Amino acid sequence: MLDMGILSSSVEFSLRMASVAAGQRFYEAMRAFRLRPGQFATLVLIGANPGVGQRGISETLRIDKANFTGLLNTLERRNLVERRADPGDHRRYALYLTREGKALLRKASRAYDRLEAGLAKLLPARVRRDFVANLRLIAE
Amino acid sequence: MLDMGILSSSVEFSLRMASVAAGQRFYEAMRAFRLRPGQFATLVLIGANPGVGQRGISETLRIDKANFTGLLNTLERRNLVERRADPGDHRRYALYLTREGKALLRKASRAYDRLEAGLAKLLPARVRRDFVANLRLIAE
DNA sequence: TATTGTTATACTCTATAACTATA
DNA sequence: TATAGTTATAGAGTATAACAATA
Repeated sequence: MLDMGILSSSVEFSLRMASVAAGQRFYEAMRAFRLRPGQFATLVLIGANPGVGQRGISETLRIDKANFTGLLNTLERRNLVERRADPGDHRRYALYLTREGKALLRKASRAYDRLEAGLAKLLPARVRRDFVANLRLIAE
Repeated sequence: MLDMGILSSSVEFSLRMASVAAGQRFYEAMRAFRLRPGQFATLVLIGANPGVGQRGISETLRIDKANFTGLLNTLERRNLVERRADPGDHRRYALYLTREGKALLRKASRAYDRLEAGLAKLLPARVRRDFVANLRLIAE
């Protein structure tokens, strides 16, 4: 094993490594649904906020709006998401899950819950709740 | 604010968002040194383990060895790192920091310490130590 | 003027396979 | 046969700027 030097007690480095490890678990859990992290999060947010605009989601997920266009195109081509013209503001699209989108989200969410359970098992029981709260403090 | 649904209590999602936020702080702190996360971590590891091989570092950082070649080339072109032929094993390079590499690492490490202090300030004092330990449990 | 969303582009990161040379 | 490192390539993520349409 190498001497990790300054990295061994680093929040920034440990966050990055933990995020990579969790990301690998994500890809395994979601491979069956062909959903990447940003795509899954988008489905969750549209499902919980029907009619939301692209800006609302892209800012929440910190995805640049220019890059979010392509992400949504992919989901729309798969008939998971629908852009509807917003009658009250013609610059805006109101986003909705299609029936297939809802069905896929239901199944993917169950897989996601199992993924989360697997991650939680790595942590001492007494810190599980606070751990997420602390992560959110860093995420602003 | 949007309803985050299942994501609001998710370890995987919160890790990713926190890692993105910490990464942005990293880029600000390290812009002056033109070091990206993998490059800085590589300098730290070579500095703490002179003579280490590429495999040792790339596995520790979970960077594919194929991608690590280019990362090292960049550091070598900047005269920060030196590949020396290993007399005991001719397949292998032994890696060392150059004098410039050591000097840059010293300065960058101070900036990194400030970055870490800024992140630590976001966390309640009583959890700071355990927080990194918990991250390391997830990183395997 | 400001906002929503699109297009284009470039750069980085990651994943994979095939390769050389040495052990 | 296995290991250390290289080359080539493609996919995905991210950052920036310019743009059209609408408010």
